[in-house]
Amino acid sequence: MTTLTKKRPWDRGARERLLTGASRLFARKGYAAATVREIVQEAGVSKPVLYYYFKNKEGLYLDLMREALARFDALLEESRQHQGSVRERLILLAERVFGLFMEQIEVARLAYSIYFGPSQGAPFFDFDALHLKFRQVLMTLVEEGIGNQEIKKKNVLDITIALLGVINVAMELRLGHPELHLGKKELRRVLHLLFEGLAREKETIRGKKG
Amino acid sequence: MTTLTKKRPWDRGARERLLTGASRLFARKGYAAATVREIVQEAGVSKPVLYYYFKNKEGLYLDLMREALARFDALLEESRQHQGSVRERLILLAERVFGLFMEQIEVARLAYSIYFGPSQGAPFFDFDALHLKFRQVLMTLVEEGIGNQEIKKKNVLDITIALLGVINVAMELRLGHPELHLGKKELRRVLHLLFEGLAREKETIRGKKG
DNA sequence: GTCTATAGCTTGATAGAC
DNA sequence: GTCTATCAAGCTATAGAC
Repeated sequence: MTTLTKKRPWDRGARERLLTGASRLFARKGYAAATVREIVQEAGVSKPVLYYYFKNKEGLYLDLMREALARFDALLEESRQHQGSVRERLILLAERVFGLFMEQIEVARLAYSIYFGPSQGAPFFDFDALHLKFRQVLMTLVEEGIGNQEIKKKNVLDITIALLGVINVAMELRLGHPELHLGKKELRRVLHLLFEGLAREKETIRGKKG
Repeated sequence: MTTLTKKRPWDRGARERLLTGASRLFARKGYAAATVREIVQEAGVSKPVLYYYFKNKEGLYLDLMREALARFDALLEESRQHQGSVRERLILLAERVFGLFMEQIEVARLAYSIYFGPSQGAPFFDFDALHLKFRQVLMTLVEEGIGNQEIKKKNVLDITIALLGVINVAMELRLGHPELHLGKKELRRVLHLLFEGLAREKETIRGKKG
């Protein structure tokens, strides 16, 4: 019986260590530059163990991405049930996305660089579908806010893109500038700033300028 | 004379073709995954030609980055002499940066992915200094705008980050979504949106809403 | 300045023992 | 399931001819 319990198809020990070791190395050196040798060494296993749990280096990468981005997808689904004003829900969603990003920052860094940058020799992975879904969720909220009269009756896509920009910049600051952090609190503050606008409200009275 | 003119220390033909060929391949596959073989083939030269003009693969990469980012630096310097309101100068700067980005999108894609993502085995290049300088230029403009009363008296860094976010998202859309472009015109529109704010001004006078 | 040919590594992946 | 030992393929970089 003891040998049977060990026969789980998904051994948490070695497999899990390979995944975290790989994400650490992929995040530091990139997909192509991180060698199989380094990965197994980082995980504390030998090479054939990798080929036992995964088809090959590409399979390891794909499993890593699948499992990480499934959490992002779950977060988006879950967000549909949030309550409150549109502004509150937008900010909450942004915070959650940012929080998940921080939890898996290593996988996020790799995904980010492959999605926006070169493929690095990695096999195709459909990041776009999820990014699109995220944008769709944002856009639906914006549309609701316009119906609500919470949000100005402007181009929906422009508004969505502005929101996306603020969320993205919070993540990018983490990726590129360890010294200048935006925390959730600061992200919230910048989002409020976006809602309120940068300009002093003076021109509204001055008439036809804008 | 014909043979003498060819003896310039920097032959535009082969060297230039190597640079553009390399940037194309680096942008598509990444630094580590793009092999020297492919690069010389793309440039239509043989391997030793690369080692004649550059120290090695790393040297080619460094020269490529240096020459591209020098143009960005020149743009920032030049921007100090712009005239007009702060808002106009901010938008003009954003447009120019975006324009330069589009002109060199291949180098930009590689720089972007290495700066925010893994090193890909490439030698160190100080992207951070230039990014910081860009942020500094933005911040100085924001401070002037606050003094001007063009911009609200809020946290200067928050405002700078919001601006950076909108500029960045325009570039990211180009990198990740060939189908959903932001042109200069749309970027300008989103920046105005950021100045005006997303929220409806409930407390303003009804006369403006025509 | 540009070629052909190749040296000298490192890579991803596997065979076979246990 | 995990190891040691090993392989063929692909890599960067250079030597030497012209």
